[in-house]
Amino acid sequence: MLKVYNTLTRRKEEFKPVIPGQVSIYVCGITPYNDSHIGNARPFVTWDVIKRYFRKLGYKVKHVQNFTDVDDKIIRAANANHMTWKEISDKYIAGYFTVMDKLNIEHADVYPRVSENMSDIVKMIEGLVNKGVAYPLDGDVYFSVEKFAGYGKLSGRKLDDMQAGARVEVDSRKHHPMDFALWKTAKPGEPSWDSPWGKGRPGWHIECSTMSLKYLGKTFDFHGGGSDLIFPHHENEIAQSQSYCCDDHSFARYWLHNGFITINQEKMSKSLNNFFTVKDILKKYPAEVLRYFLVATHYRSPLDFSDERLKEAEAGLSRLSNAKDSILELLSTDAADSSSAASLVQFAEKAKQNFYSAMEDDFNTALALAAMFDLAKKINVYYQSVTAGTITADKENLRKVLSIYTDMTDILGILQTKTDNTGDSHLVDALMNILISIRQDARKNKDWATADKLRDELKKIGITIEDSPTGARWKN
RNA sequence: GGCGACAUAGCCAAGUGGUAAGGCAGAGGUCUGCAAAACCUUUAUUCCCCAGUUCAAGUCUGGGUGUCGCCUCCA
Repeated sequence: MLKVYNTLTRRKEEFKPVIPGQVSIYVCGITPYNDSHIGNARPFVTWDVIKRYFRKLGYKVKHVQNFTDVDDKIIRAANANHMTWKEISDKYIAGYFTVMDKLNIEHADVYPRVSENMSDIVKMIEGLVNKGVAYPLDGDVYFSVEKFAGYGKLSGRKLDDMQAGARVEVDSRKHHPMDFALWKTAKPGEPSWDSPWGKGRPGWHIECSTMSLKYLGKTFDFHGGGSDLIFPHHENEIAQSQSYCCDDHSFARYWLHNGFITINQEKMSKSLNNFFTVKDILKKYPAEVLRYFLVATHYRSPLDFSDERLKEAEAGLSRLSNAKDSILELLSTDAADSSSAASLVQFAEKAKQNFYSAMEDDFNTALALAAMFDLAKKINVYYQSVTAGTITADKENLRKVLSIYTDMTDILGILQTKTDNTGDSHLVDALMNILISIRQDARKNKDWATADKLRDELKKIGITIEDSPTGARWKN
């Protein structure tokens, strides 16, 4: 039974899809005005794992993720750089895909943009005005929070409590201080679109309501994003969407929110200027290490980022990678089948069960990884026995183990391919084989100077040689 | 001020009321020409503190302390 933690109920609940066999997901995407930082990457890696897992379970997944490409911050960035809002958003959307592709994040089915859904947004605002839950005001349109009885149900607040603590300057024209803008009238020099209230642009929250309803329908399974979106963004989305066309029980059924990435225990954010961009981190670490780092902690927990933690991630990932390489190495030998790996297959199946039941519990990737490490250990022991000559490699069963192993790594999206930043891997393999063979000859002749020189020089360009009783292998 | 989350070894981190997963780092050993990798052994009588419920609590309840987040743009 798959259980997910629903922010709306603050409990883990059994997942029941709206349509059997299908999963519909709306993830709040980015506002493209800046390079994505690692905090931005977290929800996307999280949802990528969730999607991969659902597909393994046999679900058909539909994933919609927006780009909020009309926004104050974009306009500001455009003015500062003498570019148009369109140039800014296109640039950073392209940048988003560049880094997220490196992180091995599969694409959503639809990436709707605010600028391309303007007429639907205007239509929805009109609908809200017609229903009397929103009101125009000098070219702006506001949503009236008092008209929505459930306001505050997602974030667990009451309107009265919020009033008491409000520090924001309140626009006294609004009917209620918490009323929020659906439409903002255009200021000179700003991009604007036609509407019944004059030229203007949408407020922050309406786009996600419009686009999720448009592409996923009135009721869909998951709505996700960072936990800072719970209030006001998702709270307001619920208010708008349920007022517009749905009843209390429709719109998104399960609200999932990931925890923050912190720096020195403090939230990483663009406004605090303590962020690391994905681009910069990828200059120092392979994308897979970053992905592993993100997946090694449960998605709802806060996650502190540091160089030290990335180094740990690198070491952990390489342990998993070594185990896989060991199987591949054994599979490439001429050893005869011997059924020596039969019990290893059994253990692998058990590990897979543990892995899946961990995922079943609110996508507990940290626990799922433990199952992988357990299996990696057994694989290493087996490999040890083969290289020691105690047993011969059992290729048929090893193929089964490999397939189970990669089934798990595929869900996490790690160890996808043998790291290959070098371009022509066949050529590199061939060259490495020659170098290793020269070195093996040198070792046979006890010519340690030559053997060590080869190893040291290769180390300098990032290639590690590992000797074993059966030969040597290399990795970069 | 209001609301919420969290507190588990040197570090990171799981944990469904039944006797503390896993990773990193450390120590000792096996292997090795030396390394690296790998393997084995080892590292929390105890889960922030104090009460309570229970045959049984890291897990539940109450109180306290500390940290973080949201209430303002934010993944």
